[in-house]
Amino acid sequence: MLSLQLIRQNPDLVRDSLAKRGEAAALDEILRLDEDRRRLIQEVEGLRAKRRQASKDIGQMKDKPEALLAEMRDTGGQIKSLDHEISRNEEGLNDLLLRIPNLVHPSVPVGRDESDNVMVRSWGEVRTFDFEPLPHWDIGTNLGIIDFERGVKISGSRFYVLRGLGAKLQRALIAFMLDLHVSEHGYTEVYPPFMVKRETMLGSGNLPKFADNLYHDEEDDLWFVPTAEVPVTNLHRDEILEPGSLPFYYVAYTACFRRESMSAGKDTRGIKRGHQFDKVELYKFVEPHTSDDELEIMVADAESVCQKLDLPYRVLQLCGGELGFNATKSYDIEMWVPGCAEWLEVSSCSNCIDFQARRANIRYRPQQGEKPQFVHTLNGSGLALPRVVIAVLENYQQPDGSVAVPEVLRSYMGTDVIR
RNA sequence: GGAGAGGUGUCCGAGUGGUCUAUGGUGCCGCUCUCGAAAAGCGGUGUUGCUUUCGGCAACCGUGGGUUCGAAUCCCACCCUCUCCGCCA
Repeated sequence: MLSLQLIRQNPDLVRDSLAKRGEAAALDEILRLDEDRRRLIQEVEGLRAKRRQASKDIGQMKDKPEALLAEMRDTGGQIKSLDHEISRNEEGLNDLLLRIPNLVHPSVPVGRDESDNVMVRSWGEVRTFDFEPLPHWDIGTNLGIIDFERGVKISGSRFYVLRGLGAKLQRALIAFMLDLHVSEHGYTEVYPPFMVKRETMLGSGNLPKFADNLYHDEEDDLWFVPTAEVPVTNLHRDEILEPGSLPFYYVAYTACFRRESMSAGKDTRGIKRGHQFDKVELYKFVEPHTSDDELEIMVADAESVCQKLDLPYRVLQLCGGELGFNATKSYDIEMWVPGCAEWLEVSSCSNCIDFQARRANIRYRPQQGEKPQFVHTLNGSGLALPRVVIAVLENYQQPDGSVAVPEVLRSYMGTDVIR
């Protein structure tokens, strides 16, 4: 959420920023509602002050004059109707505010789609094979470690079953990534709920705008998380963090659930895009002046997973048109997958500045006795499964159809080859 | 799911219709005393909105309604926590 004060004081800055995303928002409507709101508040507060004084006086009197009581009855009615008007106004205002995306960071390249993203760097050599590398669906089916048909039988399209060393490979990757981020990068592991309340989805920015991508339990109004970013953002919702306590680094494994209704018909083959997938997520709560640097460090933390697995990748900076709703600036990490012959997104790291903090009311006190300020939040995949499973299978495949296990996973897998 | 108890500021805890402008303690900050510290004493110490004469005004006692001239206090609904019972991994 953007600061209403910022919109009021500098609407052109907000308009320009929205233009960089190719979006328009109802700024004029917001400004009008804000003006009405402030007028109504002044009016009702004047009446309240009057009533307060009168009530105090009445309390002292022996004989309560009926005329005064009647007048105050009337004032009470006015207050009530103004209160209703104000809450209607604020509801409308809030709803508009909650649908405006974050400001765009000045360093973000101009552009409309993925062709305008900018490659920042790349790492590792793209592997060459003296045989035709297979896509992961063939490798997985041949080895009996991915079962598409039974996934569909159980749950429908875009579901699959991992089996044997396939299931174990995914589990090994999760354990490896969690251990790496905890022991080498200073993150604290958390295991959050996978189903959350409506307010939690509002705080992280997924509601109200993106309801159509979420699974929802009607009976208890619980929502399935599309990413660990959702519960982890809300760890510190409505808190004022003590001076000196920031930064907080969290790493969380969760399953993620997405309808993917926007991508119908896209990536239907294989396990690249399912309705349920696993992810290890990095998340930071930091002081505002550090968030630019913290983003670079987070990307490096995610990259180190790729490096330790010895999987070639490239880092892209997203252009304005590709930025997510919450993000002011984002980097994507893409791994080369030779079977599918494409760059596959395995991570997206974003600085959300105070956008989520304002929605979720997460503040910190810079110094003892100072006013609380909104923190900055950052999130990034570290990394997303099963896409890393795809990358391992396709990059480590061998001519006989087996798959070598990357060095760092061998102790987790208890084997050096999947056959 | 059933029964009971409870939710007040950093924390503990008082307050059952009107000087509540929320008692008291604790923590924290400052000052006095001291070579310094402790102790003691004194003063200060929440969040938000509106206004900007910088001084005010208003809201906030789990949440939302209601009653009343006036609600932390009375009424209704809901949420959460604790204890016991039932069920269960």
